[in-house]
Amino acid sequence: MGRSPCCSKVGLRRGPWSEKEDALLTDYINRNGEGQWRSLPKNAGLLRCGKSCRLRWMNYLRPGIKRGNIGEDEEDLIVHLHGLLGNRWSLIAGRLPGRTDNEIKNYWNTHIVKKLQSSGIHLRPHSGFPRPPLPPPAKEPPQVKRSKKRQRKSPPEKEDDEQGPPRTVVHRPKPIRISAPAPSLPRLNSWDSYPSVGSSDAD
DNA sequence: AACGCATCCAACCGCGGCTCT
DNA sequence: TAGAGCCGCGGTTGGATGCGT
Repeated sequence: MGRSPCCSKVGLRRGPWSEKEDALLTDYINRNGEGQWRSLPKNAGLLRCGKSCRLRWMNYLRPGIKRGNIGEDEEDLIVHLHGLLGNRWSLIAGRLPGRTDNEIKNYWNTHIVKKLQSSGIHLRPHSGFPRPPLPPPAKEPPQVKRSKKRQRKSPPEKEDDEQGPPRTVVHRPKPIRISAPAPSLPRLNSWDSYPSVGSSDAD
């Protein structure tokens, strides 16, 4: 079936996005809207594949994106939803306004898995979760307010002139973790969603 | 102060599903 | 109905940063 060979095309940039590329992509989408990812890079003047553009937009440039600072309430919600949906990160993300599937997936793999395991909760393989008929997603409309793009310590902006090696240096800022939970998210006993081996009332 | 290890996250890759012709 | 193409998703990887020795 239709595999998109776009990312394997030679001549396309890969690796970290520069400020200029972000600006091009944002400007283009603001003017023309999302979609047509395959033709978007060409129309926007980007030497990227459509997939890369889409990923960048969805995970970073899209208005309303929240970065880092996943609070306990959000974490509980993720755990709860994961218990219901399994590794349906996009569905989980759809119920967490401002969060992306990639971020949730990363957070799950780095933080929550450890926490669950240390609590004596054995995670089954993702496929082990039953897949219930998917409830209609909350359909968070993309907020219009522009989220400040993550500031890089040393933005790789000077690569405008395509001199770049395939994998350039990624400068990323330290994520700022705040403990203030999202105000509107109810506290859940999400850990109970998991079939516990010992005690499901971990915290 | 330097080195090595562990952690974390941005981005890539490949596949499946949906839509159009 | 079948084939082709695109989009979206989930898993994995690469590499920077932080921390401990």
